[in-house]
Amino acid sequence: MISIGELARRAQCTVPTVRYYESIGLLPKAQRREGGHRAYDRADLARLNLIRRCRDCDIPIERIRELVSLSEGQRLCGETVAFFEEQRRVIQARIDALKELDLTLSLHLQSCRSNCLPNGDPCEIFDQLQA
Amino acid sequence: MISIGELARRAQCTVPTVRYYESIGLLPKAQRREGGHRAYDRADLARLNLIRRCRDCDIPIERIRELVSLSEGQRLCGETVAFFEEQRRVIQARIDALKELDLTLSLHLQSCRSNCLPNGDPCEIFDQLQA
DNA sequence: GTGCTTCCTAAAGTAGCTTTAGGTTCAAGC
DNA sequence: GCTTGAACCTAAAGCTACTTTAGGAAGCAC
Repeated sequence: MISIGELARRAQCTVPTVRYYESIGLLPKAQRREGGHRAYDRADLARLNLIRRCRDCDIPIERIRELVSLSEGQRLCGETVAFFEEQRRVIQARIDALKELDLTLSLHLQSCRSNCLPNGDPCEIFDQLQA
Repeated sequence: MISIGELARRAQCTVPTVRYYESIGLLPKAQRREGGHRAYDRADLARLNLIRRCRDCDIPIERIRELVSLSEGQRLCGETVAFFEEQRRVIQARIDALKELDLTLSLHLQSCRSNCLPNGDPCEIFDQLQA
């Protein structure tokens, strides 16, 4: 059995985050030592690892709840693969949106480079943004 | 002078969002009609447009505060361009992170495709995620 | 004057944590 | 046995950028 600090260290997250997951029921209620400190075993670490890996992939908590029950059920490939493929689509959509934003910003910058004059001339980026 | 609904429609945001911006001081306190309804002019629309364009580019509100004061000051190209270039760096970093996540997910999916057996075999994705 | 839409305020809810405040437990060193 | 410092505890508030809810009031068409 390991402490909450050790658990957090191994799963690469903070102690308050572990307590938070317990409070929302994403982790089961931890066992306690005599003094009241939480104590964890290998299974707890495995589950927290699963959660953190998913959060690193920006999978929302409610989705992870579904995944955790998948992982504790029959672990069917079909459902699991569908889950991750859906998540990839979400990420891809986000990448596309960000690329568009980047393009927009680069166009604004171009308008300054091509239209603004060197010395203290009011920058034209704003004229585009306020229209 | 136009109503808050009309303003929101033109700037492509919701009415509560406009009131929210006023409440945090990003928009100045609106003028009022006799009955108490807010009334806006062209300058208000320009400012809201500036704010929304930036939010569409995911620039945080506190950064937009700086930008608004830039836009109301001398509008120096140097400062303005630096502002937007910094923002592009932030967006680029986010794109890079998402691409890495996508790669991670695709590797997990590969492990299923290459290791899992067809019929009801427990999916191996979880073994990776829980390690 | 009777609806219907738009508007008003204030407060609470959202995600996913982090931070704060005020206290208890544990382990090491003397 | 005692002290000290780190790690732990709880509950509540704070964070971003809004959205939602509740309970009314104003404005406009018919």
